[in-house]
Amino acid sequence: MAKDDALDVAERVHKAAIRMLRAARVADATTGLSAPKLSALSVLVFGGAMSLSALAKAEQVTAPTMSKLVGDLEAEGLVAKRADKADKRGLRIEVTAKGRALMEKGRQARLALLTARVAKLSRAERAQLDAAAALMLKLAVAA
Amino acid sequence: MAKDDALDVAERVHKAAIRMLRAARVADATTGLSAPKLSALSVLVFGGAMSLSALAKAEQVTAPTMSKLVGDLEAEGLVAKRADKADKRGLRIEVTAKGRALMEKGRQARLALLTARVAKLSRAERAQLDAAAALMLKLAVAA
DNA sequence: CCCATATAATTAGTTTGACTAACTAACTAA
DNA sequence: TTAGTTAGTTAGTCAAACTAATTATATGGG
Repeated sequence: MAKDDALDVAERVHKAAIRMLRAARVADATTGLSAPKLSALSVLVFGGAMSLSALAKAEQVTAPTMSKLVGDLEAEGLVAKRADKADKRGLRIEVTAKGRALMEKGRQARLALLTARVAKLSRAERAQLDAAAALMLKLAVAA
Repeated sequence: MAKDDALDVAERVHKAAIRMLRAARVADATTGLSAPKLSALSVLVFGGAMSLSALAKAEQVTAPTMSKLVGDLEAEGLVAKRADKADKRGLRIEVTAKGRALMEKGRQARLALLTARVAKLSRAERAQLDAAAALMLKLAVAA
């Protein structure tokens, strides 16, 4: 068993997460949507309607990039823009039913791939993974 | 505690890994390199010298895309192309010392961010994360 | 009150990274 | 030897990232 100090654990978790997600990514093709569009939709589905700037920040891109991306998604009928009642400069970007369904389809494809592999693990291993998921969520949040 | 069947575990691990890596990604800016370039360098550092087609496959892009990317990296002095002795059509793409150093710098920045957070966990939690890392690597490989 | 400054989103223009199609060179096997 | 395959590059296009600048609205201090 390798060392268990913070740096070593960080390294191994980092690498393993990258590899796992890279493997899962191949399923995204089933939606016909690009990765940035799929990711933005996902943020909207799980985070709820939000302003353009909030969405841009969540996706770590600039406002103009997100403005264009949201414009494209709107043209495809996957999101809708609503005026912010409290601030006339602002928008509320929300997912449409169609957008939600498409995002869900991609998500299912990814998860089907992972689930098939998780299913081959023992019950104890699944519990271990599950516990680690909660820890990774903690790592995702700044102290 | 939530259910522990394969689908639920896959969902939670999937989401947690995405969140964690997204948080770590902000450190990449320290290198001045784009994400695709950094990722390709990383593959070369850890996987060793390889052909263009092997690198393209590892990065899930087409050969022309990788050809251009490697050309740019070469122009920046981060990788070197060597002729494959056994097959005159082929290349061996290897990282230069400069490329290795730059990639290592970005990696350190990411890991410093994660390590600081991992260090706040208990010894038992770190062990749990570490065990899960091994499992995630297994999930990354097709059955 | 109103002006200065800040914030939300967009537009314009550029660069990077993705693709397909088409090409050359070299290897392989009938 | 020649037909087919594989490795890599070139050309051309499109999507997605950036910065700079614009418009509209908010907001705080004199």
